[in-house]
Amino acid sequence: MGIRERHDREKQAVRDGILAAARDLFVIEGYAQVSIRKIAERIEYSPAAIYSYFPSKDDIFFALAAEGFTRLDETIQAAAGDPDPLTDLRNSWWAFYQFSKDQREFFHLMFVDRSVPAITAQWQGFDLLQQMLAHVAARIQRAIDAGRLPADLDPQVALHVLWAALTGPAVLGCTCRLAPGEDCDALARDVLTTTIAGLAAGAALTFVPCHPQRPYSTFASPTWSRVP
Amino acid sequence: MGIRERHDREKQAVRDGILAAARDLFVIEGYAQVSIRKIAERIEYSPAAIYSYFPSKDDIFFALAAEGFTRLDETIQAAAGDPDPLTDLRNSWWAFYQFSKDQREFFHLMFVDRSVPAITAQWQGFDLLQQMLAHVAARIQRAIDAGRLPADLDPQVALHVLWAALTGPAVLGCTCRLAPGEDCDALARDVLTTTIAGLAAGAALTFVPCHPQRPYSTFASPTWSRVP
DNA sequence: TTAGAAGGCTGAACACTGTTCAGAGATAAT
DNA sequence: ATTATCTCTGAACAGTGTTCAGCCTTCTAA
Repeated sequence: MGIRERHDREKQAVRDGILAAARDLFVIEGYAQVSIRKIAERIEYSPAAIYSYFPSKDDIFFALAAEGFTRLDETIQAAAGDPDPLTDLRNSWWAFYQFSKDQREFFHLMFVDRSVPAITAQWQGFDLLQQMLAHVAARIQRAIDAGRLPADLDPQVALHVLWAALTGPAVLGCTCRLAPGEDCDALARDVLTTTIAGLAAGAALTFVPCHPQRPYSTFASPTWSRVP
Repeated sequence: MGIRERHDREKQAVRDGILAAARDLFVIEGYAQVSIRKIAERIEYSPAAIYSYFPSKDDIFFALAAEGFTRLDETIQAAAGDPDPLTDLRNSWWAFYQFSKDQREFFHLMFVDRSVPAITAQWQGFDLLQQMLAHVAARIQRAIDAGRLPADLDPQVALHVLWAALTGPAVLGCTCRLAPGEDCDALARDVLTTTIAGLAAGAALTFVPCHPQRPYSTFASPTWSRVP
């Protein structure tokens, strides 16, 4: 009868407990402060017990990263929806930046950290990431269709440019690379403004993203030193 | 007699040896692979000996970060000099991005890493960083004077926007957040193109940088959700 | 009801990490 | 020759991630 089910439920509960403990330490004290022994102490198990739930410490962080994408998706979903396509775009990316502030450790783990090999290795495999990117690409397409962005702008290219550009101030903020008084929000806002204005200006772009469907290819070497 | 001098020289040589060993491990195997014991083994000293040259491991990385700024400065100096002010600007920031590729570990330590508190704490204190920023600001001013960028553009604001925007693709590249085939160079190029085009378009910017001389202040809350 | 199988959990250990400190050994000054 | 100075070492401490033999509870089968 339901014995197996109860067992599974109990196992799942312990597993969730491990993740919850890790998340608490992680969010409050930061990545570096999360240790197997501290997690074990919180859930009142021995350190070794954790290894029958996760193959390694990295896998715990991998699970947290996956959760991070859910959180980011919710944040962006909540911010999106403005009828004006460009405002909608701004709000979406502003939400992305806000996420880097409000969920600094998650952001760092998802977009910056190099110390969890599995995350970088399987990064493209996070379903929610791909979904989010697809959603934003669709929003960009809407802005193009509405004539607010150039007709010859590839949504995937614009997506990557916006993503990369906004990642900059987010990283500078969460790694404390601005002067004490400098307003990171204002900087992020200006980067967003400038990038959208630049995209609207319609400069020739050379990036060729990996579309899910069509294979990858690059253009020839650039001639970027000649300024338009 | 030069005994004291010889001693000082010998001490300096060992100190340099420590830095050299650390740099080798650091550049080749990455930050995470640098340990006091590995450094000690390379210089054929006991691990404890290192602590009479550097107060802690962090201070070794701090010294390496300072060296990184020298390297970056040389890289940018070598790239700068084009008579056309905008091309000069492009070349400078392209060199910044190239540095993030060619000296990945240095770039990461200088602009991304959070695990060396001293670096983030005293980051603004790196003289070469401030010099470099001042140089680039001067180049931006030249572009403004030449009428290639809006007259009402604050060079310090443009500087920060360019810096932040370019940091994005650099980070995505050096933390492996692009799809395997995607061309990070092309993305960085596009971000650079888009940002300069955006600055040239003359959108209103709100960032107020910490000028070395005048005190810091911020503007009131933004109204960025209204798109220009 | 009892013997056996299965699984979860622990304690101890291993190999690492940064760091400290008493003391050995060499060198320099008196 | 003796003392003082200084550098360097070996050993240790407290921490890390991880592994494994074995215990102990729980469930299954006879």
